[in-house]
Amino acid sequence: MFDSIISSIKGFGNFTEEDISLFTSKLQVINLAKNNFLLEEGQVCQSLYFLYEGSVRIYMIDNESDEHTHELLTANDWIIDYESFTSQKPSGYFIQAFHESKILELNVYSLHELIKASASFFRLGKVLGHEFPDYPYKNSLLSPRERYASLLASKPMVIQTFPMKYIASYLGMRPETLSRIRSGIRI
Amino acid sequence: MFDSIISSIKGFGNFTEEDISLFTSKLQVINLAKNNFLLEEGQVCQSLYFLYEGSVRIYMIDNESDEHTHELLTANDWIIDYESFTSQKPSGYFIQAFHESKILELNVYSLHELIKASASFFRLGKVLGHEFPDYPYKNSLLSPRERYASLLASKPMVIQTFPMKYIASYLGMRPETLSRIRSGIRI
DNA sequence: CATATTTATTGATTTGGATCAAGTGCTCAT
DNA sequence: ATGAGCACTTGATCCAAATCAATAAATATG
Repeated sequence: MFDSIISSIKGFGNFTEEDISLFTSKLQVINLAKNNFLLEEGQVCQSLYFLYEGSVRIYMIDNESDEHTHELLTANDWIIDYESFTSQKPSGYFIQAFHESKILELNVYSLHELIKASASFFRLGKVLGHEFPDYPYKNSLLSPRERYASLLASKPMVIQTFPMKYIASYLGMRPETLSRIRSGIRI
Repeated sequence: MFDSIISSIKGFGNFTEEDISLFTSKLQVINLAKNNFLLEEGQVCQSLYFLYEGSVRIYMIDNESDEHTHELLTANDWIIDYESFTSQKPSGYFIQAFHESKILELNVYSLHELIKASASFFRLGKVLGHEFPDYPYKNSLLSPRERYASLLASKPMVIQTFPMKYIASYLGMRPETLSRIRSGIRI
């Protein structure tokens, strides 16, 4: 159950066996049914989450009621609204299960306790912040075609897991454009 | 001399008179001549800076040797490569004086001493990170016209201080496009 | 199972901004 | 002061992606 989250945190620093068992003792298990929300707009993100199994989408809704997909997450990804979590201000995002998902939760109080108990946990929240640069694909200086190629190379699971309309939104293009890119139409 | 930086940090938390004088005792004064660099690509950002007087540009150079302006800073702005500062890894940016500038410097060691001395300083580095979202205008979902309007509304000094070619680069558009937007050409 | 709705594909057209190009006016260095 | 290069503007053209439109395929719902 905890194997995958343990290997994930080991990437963030050196942890003793005691650190690890303290860590796992703080975790809560969440079963999130398809389409249910882990966080809704206006709520404060109080926890770090680890997606053990399933798939999760983070999106916002703009003034014209259009959805913009911010993150598409699959097994072994961390889930957080880093901005809301660190500032403890209301989130602008919805975090929703796309498939039925099993999620491990570490709340902010537990994280503080871990940090008090072992300096190794200090970098955890910080490192996770760096794992989530805003709009990694959308913002970039890359063309739509290059953004898709980059996603395909770095996160093939995302493409296998989510519908094309969400992937298009995540990549900052229209579904028609993504469809044409995938069909290999010449420039 | 220190008035403006003192009012700036007061916005980040409650500081006692002792906090403030300890803080100012740690500051170094830098006079940076026009076109000189505060930081060059490959160097690690070791300090927080406060632009007391003058103007500073942060930019990167891409693989095609094209410059991309990342930040345009005027009096009373903080200056930092947050990513390099927190990770202590080499910066990808150049930080250069556009006009002759007076800058106050607080290095990372002094910041750590301040944090040890008073918990109020703990949020300083963190808050500054939030002051610098990556590419606030470039990334956005806004059109070039809207990005310019947004800059004009929120940072008119930037438009008065820097040449249009840098503003265009900062806003992620070509100088010709910015010129046309400013001339009020209909869509 | 049947039908309604959503998702994906494909085609035609439009369009915003880039690119290419030329001319004007500054600035800075000699 | 003078000339060489920048910076900015303006015009013409091009192009990638958006938009509009229609259909097919997949999925959900009664």
